[in-house]
Amino acid sequence: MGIPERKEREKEQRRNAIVDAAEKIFFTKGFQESTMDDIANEAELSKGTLYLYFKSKEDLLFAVLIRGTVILNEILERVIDPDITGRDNLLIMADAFIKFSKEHNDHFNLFMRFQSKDLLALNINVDDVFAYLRDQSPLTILGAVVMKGISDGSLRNDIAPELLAATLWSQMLGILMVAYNKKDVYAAFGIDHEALAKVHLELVLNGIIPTNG
Amino acid sequence: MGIPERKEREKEQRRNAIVDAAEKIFFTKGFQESTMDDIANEAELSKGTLYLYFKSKEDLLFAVLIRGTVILNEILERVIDPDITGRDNLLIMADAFIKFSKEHNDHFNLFMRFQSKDLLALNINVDDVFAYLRDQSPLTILGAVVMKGISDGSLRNDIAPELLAATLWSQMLGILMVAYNKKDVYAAFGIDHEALAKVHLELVLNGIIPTNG
Amino acid sequence: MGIPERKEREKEQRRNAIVDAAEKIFFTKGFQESTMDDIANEAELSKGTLYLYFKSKEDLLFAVLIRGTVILNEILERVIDPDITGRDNLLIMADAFIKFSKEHNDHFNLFMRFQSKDLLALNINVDDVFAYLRDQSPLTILGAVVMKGISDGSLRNDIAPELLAATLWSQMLGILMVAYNKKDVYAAFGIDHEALAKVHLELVLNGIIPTNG
Amino acid sequence: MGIPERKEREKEQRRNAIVDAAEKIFFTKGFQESTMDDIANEAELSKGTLYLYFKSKEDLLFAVLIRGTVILNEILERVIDPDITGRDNLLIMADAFIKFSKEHNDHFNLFMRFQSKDLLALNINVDDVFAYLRDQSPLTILGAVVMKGISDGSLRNDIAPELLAATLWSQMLGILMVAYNKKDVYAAFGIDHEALAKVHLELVLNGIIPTNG
DNA sequence: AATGAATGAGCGTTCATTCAT
DNA sequence: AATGAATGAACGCTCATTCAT
Repeated sequence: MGIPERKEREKEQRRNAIVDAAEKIFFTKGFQESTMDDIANEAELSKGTLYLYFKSKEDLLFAVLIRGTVILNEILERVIDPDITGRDNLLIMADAFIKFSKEHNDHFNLFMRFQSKDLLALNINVDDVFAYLRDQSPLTILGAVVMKGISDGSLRNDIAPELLAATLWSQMLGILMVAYNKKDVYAAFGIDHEALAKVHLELVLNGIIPTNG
Repeated sequence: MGIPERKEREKEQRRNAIVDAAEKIFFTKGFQESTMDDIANEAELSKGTLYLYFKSKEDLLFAVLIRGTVILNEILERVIDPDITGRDNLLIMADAFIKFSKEHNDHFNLFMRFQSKDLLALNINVDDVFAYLRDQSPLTILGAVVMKGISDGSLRNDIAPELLAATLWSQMLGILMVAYNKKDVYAAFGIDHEALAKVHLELVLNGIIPTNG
Repeated sequence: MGIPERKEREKEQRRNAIVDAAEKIFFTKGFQESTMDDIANEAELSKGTLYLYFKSKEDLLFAVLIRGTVILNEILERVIDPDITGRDNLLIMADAFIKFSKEHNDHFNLFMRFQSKDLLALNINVDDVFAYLRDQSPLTILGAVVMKGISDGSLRNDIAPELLAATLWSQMLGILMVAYNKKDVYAAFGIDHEALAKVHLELVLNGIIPTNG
Repeated sequence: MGIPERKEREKEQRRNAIVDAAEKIFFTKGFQESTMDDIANEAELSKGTLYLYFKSKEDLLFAVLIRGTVILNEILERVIDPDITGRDNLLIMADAFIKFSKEHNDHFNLFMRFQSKDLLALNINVDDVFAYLRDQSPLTILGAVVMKGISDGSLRNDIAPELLAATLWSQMLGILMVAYNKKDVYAAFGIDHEALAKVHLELVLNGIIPTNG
């Protein structure tokens, strides 16, 4: 006994090695331009072997996507701090997310562009996709912090917490996505993504209406 | 006399017919999956003729993109109202934009997904792309309204108007993009894009911090 | 009266202008790589007009070929000298031909490569081709000089003059063709086309067998 | 054991089968007019498989060219005879070459028309081309015989052997090439390639100048 | 005579996927 | 499990030629 375990472990390692290779190739050349040959070469395996571990090229992309999501979730969870208000924690999480968008820009972009409908259209196991959508969303993590913020009085309590979390998440995701996608347009107006994110947070904190006094 | 004009008009009509066909095919099958044969069939023209009017498949996509941008700009300009505050006008523009995102969802999606760097990588005349980026951005329209809002005291004046406009624009663009892209995820949480947009505007108006009394 | 003549002249001029353009394009880009658009542009005419003067792209090439042949024939005729022996005249014609192969290298190459069977396979009027083969061959000119050389005793008289002319002509044509075609191979052996031609003439003059005394 | 060898052998056979098919198609329709589909059909393989063995259509042509060169070299080497004079051996080689030009006329023609510059322009591995030009030239074989003829006194010794060999080779190559290329022209003069070659050799042996007595 | 818009057949190459070994 | 040979469908673009005006 122990042999099946070792086999299992080796299998997992090989799978990881393949995702490593795929990630490298996808991020270097782009998904469309990457070929299974590229990935097989990078992984130093035969092309056929890739198909022992993944049912399609898209499935490989999906594995890379999940990897990025895991990284992001870990980052967000790491900055959860029970000793501060929910609102302050949200701001810290926003910073962490911005950092993620810079330091793992390839994963961030992949994450951004992936429409859920794309996933379903792809040549992937549908159950896997739904499990992913359900369980892996950073929304879950965010929701808990929002709920705490409402409890501790640092956030408005007139908006349903799930909706509030979803809104904040979408805003942040969206503003960064736009900032990156339209980089050249904004550059023409002298604006970068950091400035956008900063103003965005300020607006969300204090609103757009002038305060008296 | 008049013959050259008629020729010119017919040429323009044909060009439009081709863009019609391309739009239909692209929006139905997606760009990658659309073939020039598909478009030629749809347009009831020979494939070669497409290349008399557009230099590449990408150039056709670009034509569709511009069409969508023109529609959006017209919509935004139509709701500019000198008799209300800048802030109120922005809210109306937001509604108009949300409506655009629903009624012209395909154009909206195309608009969203188009990274400016994609444009430059494509097989299109570079000058056309730059002209587009420079002149066609809805940001320009938005900027004017923001400026008015600052003047009339309906908007905060402690943020540079261009930056404020860009932030508002990105937020709206981003939140809708996320709402559509991640539709299925949000559906799992019982949230739709209208709710997101509404809460978003509320946050931007009044901020996330509880108000006393 | 006079008007039809002028028309005729203008037509001829236009035809020439087209051949000018075709020649330039063919010699610059090669036949296969040249397009009728290229030629029409160069000629500053519409593509359709080319087809008023030539029935096909190959027909245009044929016109260029004839032009080159005319040039060559003129050159050969110019060096015919009644005051020297036929043999000496042949040597002078050989020099003139070598010069032609250098100074009109494009025409020379075209001339070389054109297999008569190609001509017949092409999209050209068959009668034109046969007329060309019959009347335009430099062989005719050469034949006269050979005949004279036999008469004046400067050439062997034991070989039929037509056959002797054809042999000399083929040798010269062939050796230059090979010299140009296999230029790189010969370069590797340190040999150029001038040396080849010189040795060739020496062999033909005096034979390859050592002479005694 | 033995399995890798068998695999290797099968691979070689398949490669040969592809060249067989390509040869047949190229020689029937001509290179330009042949399509990879034609060849794949003829070989009863999928088009994709061709590209497993050859990187391009041109590469296939190159393989056919090499095949022809190998045939020719074998023929020439087979008639090398140490017991006769170099001059006599050259005459025998000339006959062998003429025979080759008839019996392997397609290979002969391919060989003729292939300009070395064409080879380099093509989509082929440059090193392969150079190796071919360097090692496969029949010139090498010819050179040895010429050298022997000079030694044994059957050939003139006042011309450098390499240059003499190259000249003889070019003459023969050229005269046959012209004979075939201009077949129809010569036919109009009642001359065929055998007669040309015969007179050619006579001239080269004894020169064109009348001998006294 | 001249135009130029329209045609449509044609093609080399790629590459995700399969499957016999 | 791993291989790698084989597949074959797919596709953007070209261009010689035609023909209505």
